[in-house]
Amino acid sequence: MYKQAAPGERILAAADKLFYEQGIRAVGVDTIAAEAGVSKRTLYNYYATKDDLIAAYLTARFKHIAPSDAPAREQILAYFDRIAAMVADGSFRGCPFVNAVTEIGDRKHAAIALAVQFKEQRRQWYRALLERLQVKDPDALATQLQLLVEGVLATALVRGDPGAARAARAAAEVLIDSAVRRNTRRKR
Amino acid sequence: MYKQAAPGERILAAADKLFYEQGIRAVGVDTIAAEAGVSKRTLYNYYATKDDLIAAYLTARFKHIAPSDAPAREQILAYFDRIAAMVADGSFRGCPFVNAVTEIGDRKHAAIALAVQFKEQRRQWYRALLERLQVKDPDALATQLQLLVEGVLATALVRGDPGAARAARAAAEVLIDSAVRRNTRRKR
DNA sequence: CTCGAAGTAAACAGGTCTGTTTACCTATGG
DNA sequence: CCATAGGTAAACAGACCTGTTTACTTCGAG
Repeated sequence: MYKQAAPGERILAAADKLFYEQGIRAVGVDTIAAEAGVSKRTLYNYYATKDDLIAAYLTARFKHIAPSDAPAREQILAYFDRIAAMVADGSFRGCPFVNAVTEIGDRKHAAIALAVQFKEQRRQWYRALLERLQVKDPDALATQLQLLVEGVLATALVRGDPGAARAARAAAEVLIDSAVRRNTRRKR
Repeated sequence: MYKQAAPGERILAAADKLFYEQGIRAVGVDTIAAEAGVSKRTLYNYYATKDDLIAAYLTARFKHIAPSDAPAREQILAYFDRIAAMVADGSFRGCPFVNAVTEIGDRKHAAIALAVQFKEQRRQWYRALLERLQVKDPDALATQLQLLVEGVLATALVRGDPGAARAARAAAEVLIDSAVRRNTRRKR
């Protein structure tokens, strides 16, 4: 009863690879079907339209960060290191969600809502960790940390250089420490 | 001798509008020619290929920031306000250079080099101002401020909300002040 | 053994894309 | 006055896009 991965999964894997590497608009469904080793008819059996496939691609990319008991500050800074590693290995092509928003004109496309949700979900991850650190305004700082991450992703896409991630990590340290100190030292 | 703007300029203006609003891949040359009120033949007389037109579009967007004698800190923070205003007026669609890199697969396309140059030029603008502020490491801080800006542009593209620009401005203040203090107070 | 589900390959329909070509139309300077 | 530069409109070539259809194959369950 050996069987390679189900067609649906192979199609999704092929779409993920090609959409991410080359862009959503740059890749046609024929190419995806060929990459998946599947006929176009089968592809359309699993995904009624290309838009459905795009939505499935982003939904599959919508991962939560594994919760951890490590110190909050460490977790946040380690996230910058993870991004640095992603950039360093060469196949980095920016944030798939941001790229999708760039490539898709229609604001009503399901992909846009997914992108907004994804970014908010990440922001809440920072916020929860920052609350444990007792910083002054966890919500505002969460937004700021995410701006740094977003900046790294865009900059790395353009420059292809992981140095930005290190700079962002340093900036994050300053922002966090500043918010911690401001809260513990004085009360104003 | 009245004459509306020269065809070349009208074509470029139409390309700028359509490329920025809808994306480079989403807009065809027919649409641009129609928007410019020009025949396709004329368009191809001025720009031999669509890629040439894309390069011209980005070259025209490659503006320097007007130099000013205002205090350096103020100039930097005011830049965040300018971005907030751009986002607020609704027609904001992200950074044209980053968008071009996202949409163009080929790393050898002239647009990629333009994008890299543009980002570096902006970074140098920060660096020059930060040198006047005598901060500890102007180059590193310039990178960090630019990460914040880049983050705002990406976030505003996804969320369509200018709140990110305010958060970035606040973060920039913390980073700058921290770097100034660290330099003037102690020497370590 | 046979039926049906699920797959393949390949052609097709109808659009759109970039870029070229054809034939015609002005306007202006010498 | 008229040649010519520079414009228009429209068709065309050839490629590629999404999505459909047709005809054929494979395979496992009852």
